[in-house]
Amino acid sequence: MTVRSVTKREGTKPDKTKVVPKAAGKPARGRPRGFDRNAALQAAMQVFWLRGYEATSLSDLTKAMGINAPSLYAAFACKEALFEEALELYEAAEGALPQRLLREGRTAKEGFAAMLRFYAGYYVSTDHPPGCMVVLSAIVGAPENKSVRALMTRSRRAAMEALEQRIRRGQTEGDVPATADAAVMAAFYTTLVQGMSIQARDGATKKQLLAIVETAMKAWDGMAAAGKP
Amino acid sequence: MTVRSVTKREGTKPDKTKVVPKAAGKPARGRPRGFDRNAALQAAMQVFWLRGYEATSLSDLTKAMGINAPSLYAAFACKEALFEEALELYEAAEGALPQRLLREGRTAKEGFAAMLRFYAGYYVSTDHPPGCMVVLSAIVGAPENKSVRALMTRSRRAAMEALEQRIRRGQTEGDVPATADAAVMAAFYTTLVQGMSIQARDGATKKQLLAIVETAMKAWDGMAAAGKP
DNA sequence: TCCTATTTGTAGTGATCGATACAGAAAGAG
DNA sequence: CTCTTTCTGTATCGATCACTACAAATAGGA
Repeated sequence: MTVRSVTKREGTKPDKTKVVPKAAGKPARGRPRGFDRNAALQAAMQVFWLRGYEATSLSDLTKAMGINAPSLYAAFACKEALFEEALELYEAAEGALPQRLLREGRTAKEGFAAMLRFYAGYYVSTDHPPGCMVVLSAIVGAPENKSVRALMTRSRRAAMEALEQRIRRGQTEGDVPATADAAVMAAFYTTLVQGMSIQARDGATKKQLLAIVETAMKAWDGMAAAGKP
Repeated sequence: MTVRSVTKREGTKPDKTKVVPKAAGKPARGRPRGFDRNAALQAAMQVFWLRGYEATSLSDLTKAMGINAPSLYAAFACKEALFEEALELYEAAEGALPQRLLREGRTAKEGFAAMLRFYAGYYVSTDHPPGCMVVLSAIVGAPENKSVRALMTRSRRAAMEALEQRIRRGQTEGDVPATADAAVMAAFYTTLVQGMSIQARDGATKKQLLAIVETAMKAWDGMAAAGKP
């Protein structure tokens, strides 16, 4: 029984939540795939980044990826699973550098400054859509896509958690006062960075974003010294 | 010639960009409207606020407004014009109090603090969707709705401009140093407030948002003293 | 009363949505 | 070679999209 009486748009998704990863060594069995899966995923990521999840249609995706719908579904299961993979690619590829800057700063403060200054340029770069995909591509939307928004919320929370951990590291290493409230500091800078994505979409320049960043960094010492309530 | 060969979804909008406002005194000519236009607009605003422009369908709207599609089109011309009116209602109704707090603060700093503290509670209030409609409801989307996003960008820019003007007023009134960079300060607090809408959607509490606000306000004096480059 | 003007609910319009059925093509396994 | 497996393009699927044609309903003006 494969009858589907429910609607397609609000109903159950295809039962494959993820496509089986290829065992890279073996050349597989049937007809080989006629396109580069990674390149197609990269193209999909760019479209999702630019338009957001819901406003990106399957025909937008197939056009950008250079394939037809059946190939997309064979390789990525469904639109939501494709978005999920695109998000993972984004985090791995686009998140690597800012994460490294944060980690490798001599102090927590220097790590934050380097990361924030990077974002100021990165968010307005013309090499890709403005702002951060994680912040912009699924903030609001239809109830049936709640799971996609929850995915993004989790990603944003993880990013904030990473900031908090960097501050805590600074506390153990002695460059941040032990009395500083790491959670509040992380929330403050996270909120600012997320706002910078909106600013980037509104046409802010690198110079303007940098001025915001420098302003926020000037608040560091006072914040760090303030301590918990 | 009224032929429409182009598609409906990407093509020309109905030619009425705005519906003629009723002369309130005269009881009009034909059959009277059977619903409260203001109440319907209020309901539409809530749905747009919650889901965003594109993810809100006409059937979502008619259901929330308690009317049928032809009544909606007779009263509001089209989806985009309805959104435009909903935005105006939002700015007038929801923006009045924070604007007043900003304006009536004894100093610019006090005005900012009162406004930001208000937002901390307002953005997580359960009386309405979390966060700010202007920030959230049309950030990304399809190319054919570019004009809607431009509308929101204009509104956000106007809000930032209002912050900048309040700082300049503080400079003329003497409570903000003349050397302070009003544009950068306005951009900084605007960016933070916009980020707070994301935080509110991610489930932040009033307490957490307040901590972010107090952190940002602690940076005021240093910022105001810093001056332009 | 009849005419005109406007709103109402019903029932659609063509287009696009996400997702698939199907048959032919292209590979390895036997 | 044949059999099996997988991918390919074509051509859809039913549902929903924003929007509207149409006639009944309801008001004022004559």
